[in-house]
Amino acid sequence: MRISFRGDYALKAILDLALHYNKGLVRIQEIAKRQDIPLKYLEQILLALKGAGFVKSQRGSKGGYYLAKEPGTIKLGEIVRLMEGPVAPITCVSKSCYQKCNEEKKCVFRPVWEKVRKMTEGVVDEVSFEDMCKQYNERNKKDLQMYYI
Amino acid sequence: MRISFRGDYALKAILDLALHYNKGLVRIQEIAKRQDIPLKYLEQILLALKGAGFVKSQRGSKGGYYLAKEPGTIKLGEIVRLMEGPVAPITCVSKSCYQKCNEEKKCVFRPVWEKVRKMTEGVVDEVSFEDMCKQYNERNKKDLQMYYI
DNA sequence: TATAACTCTACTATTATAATAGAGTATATA
DNA sequence: TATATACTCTATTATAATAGTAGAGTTATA
Repeated sequence: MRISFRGDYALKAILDLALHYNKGLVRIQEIAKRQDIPLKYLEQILLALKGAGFVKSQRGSKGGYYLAKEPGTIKLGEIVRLMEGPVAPITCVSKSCYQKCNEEKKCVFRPVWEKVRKMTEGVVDEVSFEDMCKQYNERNKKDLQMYYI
Repeated sequence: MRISFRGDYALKAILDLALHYNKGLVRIQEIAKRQDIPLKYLEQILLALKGAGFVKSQRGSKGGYYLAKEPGTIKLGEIVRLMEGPVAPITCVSKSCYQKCNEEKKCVFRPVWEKVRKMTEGVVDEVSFEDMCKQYNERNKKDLQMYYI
């Protein structure tokens, strides 16, 4: 698994929307500014996220984006798979994007990649955006405390 | 971590040489044929592996390649890093290829990538080519048994 | 000295990434 | 109803990585 800008931006955008969950619409501009993402690139990313059902939008004046599901129900792995492709290090051990290899039974590396895939999945499919929001809020709380001491 | 053809070929080439460890020189052609790798591409890969000290070679007639170290001392991770770059899913948590991110302290995803990196390292830096050879021989033994029953 | 085999550099085709650009569409509100 | 605002959609581009291919050069052995 490798996280490129595309995936990184998508995760940040979802996080931003998760932090505003049930607090109304968020404009692309705001997300772009807060998360430091090129506006026009973010547009495309949000359209992809919308197509996959993670976010919804309202057009026109006073429009914007909002999260389509509860933050607790969206796992990092889902966004990673959508934006970056399979979590597996090589397609011969991928569940979502499996490609057969003729030497599958003989290949001694396969069990190693399988292990890596399972461990990676164990991480990214467990962590939700609710967890990320909690983390975020906890850090901000700490920052605030430090600031007021 | 993502394994491309380059890395996959390199791992197979090292395995091939590990299986011939202390059994003389192996010609590029042989490796290419046995492991099904394009000859001229394999040449370049072997030169890279040679440059990094994993293999040695002898030129001229009767020449060939051989493993420079004991198979038990070469871990998969070393080859992966040489051919594919950092094992980390994103450079901000990479040890070998660290790139600073301005939002490092704030970033809530960082601990997740850190976890993935550590787990991946835990796998690829533990497994050696001696392990792979044992695996290989065990499978071949089984195949032979099945064949003779 | 001929041959076999490694060495080195250059070139190419294809694809992915990371954008940028601009015209089009929908909606709230004055 | 007009207008401003904000999402939508398609096209284009620059750069880099990947996966090779090609061929001339060098070295060791018989």
